[in-house]
Amino acid sequence: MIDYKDIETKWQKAWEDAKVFQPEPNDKEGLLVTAAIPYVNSPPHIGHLRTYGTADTYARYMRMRGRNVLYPFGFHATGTPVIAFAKRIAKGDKELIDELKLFHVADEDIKKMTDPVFITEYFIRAQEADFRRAGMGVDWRRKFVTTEPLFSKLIEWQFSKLKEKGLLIQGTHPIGWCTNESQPVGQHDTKNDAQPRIEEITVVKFKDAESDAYFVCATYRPETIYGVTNLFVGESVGYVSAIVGGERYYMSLESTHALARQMKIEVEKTVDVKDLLARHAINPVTKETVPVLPGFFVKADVGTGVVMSVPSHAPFDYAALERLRAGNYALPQMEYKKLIEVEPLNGVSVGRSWTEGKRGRVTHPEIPALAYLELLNTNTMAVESSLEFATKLIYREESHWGVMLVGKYRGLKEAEARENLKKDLTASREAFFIYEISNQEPVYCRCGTKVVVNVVSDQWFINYGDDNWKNEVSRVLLKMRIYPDKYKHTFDAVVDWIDARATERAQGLGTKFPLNPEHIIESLSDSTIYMVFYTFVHILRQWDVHPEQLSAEFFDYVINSVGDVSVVARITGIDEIAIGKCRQSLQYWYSDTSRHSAPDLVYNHLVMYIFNHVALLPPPMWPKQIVVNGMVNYEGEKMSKSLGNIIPLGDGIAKYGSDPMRFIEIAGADLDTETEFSVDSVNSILSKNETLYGAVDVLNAMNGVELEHIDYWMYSRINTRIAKATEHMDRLEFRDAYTEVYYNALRDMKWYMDRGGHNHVVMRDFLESAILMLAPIMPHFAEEMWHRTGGTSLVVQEKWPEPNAGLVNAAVEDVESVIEGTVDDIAEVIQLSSKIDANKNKRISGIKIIVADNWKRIAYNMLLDHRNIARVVKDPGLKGVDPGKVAKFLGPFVNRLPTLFKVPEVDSKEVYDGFRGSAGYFKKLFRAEITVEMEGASASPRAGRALPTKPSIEVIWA
RNA sequence: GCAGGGGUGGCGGAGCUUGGUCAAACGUGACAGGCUUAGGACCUGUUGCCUUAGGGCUGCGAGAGUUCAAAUCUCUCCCCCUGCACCA
Repeated sequence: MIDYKDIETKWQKAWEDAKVFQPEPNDKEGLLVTAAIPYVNSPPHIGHLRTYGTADTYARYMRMRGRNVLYPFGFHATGTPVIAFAKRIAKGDKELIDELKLFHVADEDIKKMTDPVFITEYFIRAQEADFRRAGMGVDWRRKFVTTEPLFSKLIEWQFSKLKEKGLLIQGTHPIGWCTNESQPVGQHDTKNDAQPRIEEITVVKFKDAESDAYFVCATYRPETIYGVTNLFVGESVGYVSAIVGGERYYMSLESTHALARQMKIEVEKTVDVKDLLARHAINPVTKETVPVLPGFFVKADVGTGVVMSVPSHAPFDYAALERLRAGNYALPQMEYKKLIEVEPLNGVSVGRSWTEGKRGRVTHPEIPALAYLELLNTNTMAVESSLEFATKLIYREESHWGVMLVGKYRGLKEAEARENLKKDLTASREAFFIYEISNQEPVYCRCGTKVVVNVVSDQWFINYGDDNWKNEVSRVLLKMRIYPDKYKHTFDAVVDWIDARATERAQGLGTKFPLNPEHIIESLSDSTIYMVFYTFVHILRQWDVHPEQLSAEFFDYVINSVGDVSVVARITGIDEIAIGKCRQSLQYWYSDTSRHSAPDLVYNHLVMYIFNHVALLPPPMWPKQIVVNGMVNYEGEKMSKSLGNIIPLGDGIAKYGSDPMRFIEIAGADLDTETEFSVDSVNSILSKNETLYGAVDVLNAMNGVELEHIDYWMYSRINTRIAKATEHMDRLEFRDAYTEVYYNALRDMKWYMDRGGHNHVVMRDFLESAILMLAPIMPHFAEEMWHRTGGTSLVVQEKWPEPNAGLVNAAVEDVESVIEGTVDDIAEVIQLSSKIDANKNKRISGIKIIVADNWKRIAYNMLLDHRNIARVVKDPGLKGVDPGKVAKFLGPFVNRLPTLFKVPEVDSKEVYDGFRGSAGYFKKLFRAEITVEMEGASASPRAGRALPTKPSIEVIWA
């Protein structure tokens, strides 16, 4: 039995003693492998092993391929989570405390976790300990945390540079806001953790025909303004006149509260809704004068409480007018103008995307709003949910496939017309935008207050929308290696869409924002170039450099080679040698880099990583490679606190051993897909490892010296596998690589032994290559095996095996696969023929294997070239073979030609020899005498049935 | 809504870029057998349907198309997942 705990501690110590993972620049080609640093608000669970283990496996692999590899580690603590954590502990949050207990955090430590400093220190310790146990080949001398002063100096430099380059901009920014606490509200600040969604609404100003005031109508579809027949107000809504920007607006009282954070609103006086209903308003685009009517659906707290009515395209508006008519409300003459035509699909235009439910007959295509109600088999008195559904459907179809029939943008797609009109109307000040929380359910802050939108002004952004910057990043992306491949498109798309991003925060841990020291730098923005820090942080510590010494001159010189080292030394007071070392180290390690992370960071961190590197570092140091790995599921389910299925990494290692867990998580699934962690899967690794472990004893008992067919086969397989595995490893296809060198190699080993392979040297070569190739992923086990088979060096410092193409022998492998297939065939033949009455109560006395004549293979492959029997027969390659026999043999294949493939070009003689050589194996397997014959020399009536890859089999019963 | 990614056998999940060797890798589950006092582990076989000699049929979200040939290419539709910013 393998004692994983024992081999883990043993070999981890050996690596540590040999300083295997503490590289410095040398004459080899360097490689810096980094993974996104973990947040320190919890100890690691088994899911964390995926990313860090993938990076570690890659680092170890590349080291064995001869590169000088650095794999450092750091910790992330900036932002609000640690503070929120401390607050929750202070409040005695039971859920959090239970979670900590799951991770075996001691009560006395939990008590101390009201202190953010203690929290970060505690979890840094816990994480480092667990990742060490997991066998991470990390240079721990270089660890740091993003809250330390030394690190802050790098971030200050980063932001001063961004400012210099004009990449920091100020502007307004809508955010969720609690009016009670006067604080921004994010997802974790709301009841039920609802993410406040903010939506932009266009507000169009309709001038009151009788005064200087405006009706301000909120709408999602300003392009329908051409069809406005009237305005709607709510009869039970309280309205006011309010002064906004020197103009007088009619709007609901509620809306003045909701919008108070977005514009300066001075409520003047309340206005009776009856008064409004008596008025008329002027359409700013068509200049038509329209009446103001009561709308049953108008709500005080949505938009402005005033709505423009487009009955031709809005089911609610259409229904409201119909209801007024039904109530004998005096309505003026109105024209229901059709504004948009949906392009039909298969003749269907109204409802082309709607396939469920019972369709009603559409009789009024000229009034789309009505047509959609008809389609849904409903009417104007329908419940609101039906009208809502109709609204959604018409909105979707018209936005998608609608073309404008009227107005300035006639002929354009509706969606484009909408954007153009928004621009036009806001430019002419006939409209403006408001923002609203668009969640279905209202969102409440944890304090109970309804969340509103606040438009923050003078907010600093990093302007990722800058065109020059984007273009440069796009060019860099073209040259980058990205694994898996599909993320290339994703990155392109994200770069295309990413825009200015707010970069300062009012609260949280982190580096003070230089342009507003009251604020801190947002915690994704401060972790975009930290990999730079790994390359020289240990030098800074070694030379006892203080934070205040790290001036801009230092980073300018070290990172961008600006200035003179002696001047920098004088300014900073740092030794010239230390500064030089820092610069040299950075340049060396940044010559090639690989960045690893889970897919959730693709959309933010990884893109920002590229952007910031491009902006701040010289071109040779720009990102080279990004590797994205999937997440980990546990027993078929996503690991989550609510499911209570989170397994602490430490527990997992103690229970299963670090290597089997590494194998399952890293090689258990393709790089980009979720990997399935289950007890069963780990157990299967445990037992396979035992088999390999035991194979060493088998090896020691082997004594064969002469090379036989099966030995050549084994050599061929070993080298084929090395070649394939290497290709896969280079592309980070760990799963495919390890299917080759672990699962399939184990099967080869078994087949080799079953077939009577017993050559000590061959078996030794096999095991050695397998151990070497397992070293990156199961380093402790490989190390143990390495020494068990007599190795004296450390396997982690050994070279990855080179495939020997000269030992790859396709013919030998082909023959062997014919033999393997024949085993199954014989078994089947025995089973089937035993049921024949004539064979009742008889035993097998012999098995005759009849190998097809050589011309059959030649003829068969010719048929696939010539596609025609006549031409095959005439082919000079078949000279001397009876044309009648050839034609008879090929006949059955002709009509199946499209599905046939060539058989390997292996001479029948080789196949024959192969069977002769394996007769002993067959004899042992079937307990019968084995005869091997060539078809041409056989007297058996079954001889003619032999096929190139399938010998004919005759079972003799007696 | 916008953007990205998907829909394959009992399940998970390959394959689809370069259409044919795909009834579909690999894993897992199920069934039968072996080994065992038994269980576990391990080994062997079976696991879409039909077929007592290696054969046939149906099949990869739905529909249509291209092709001698489609899980694989094109189009349309339906459904699912993820992200959308103060949240690391």
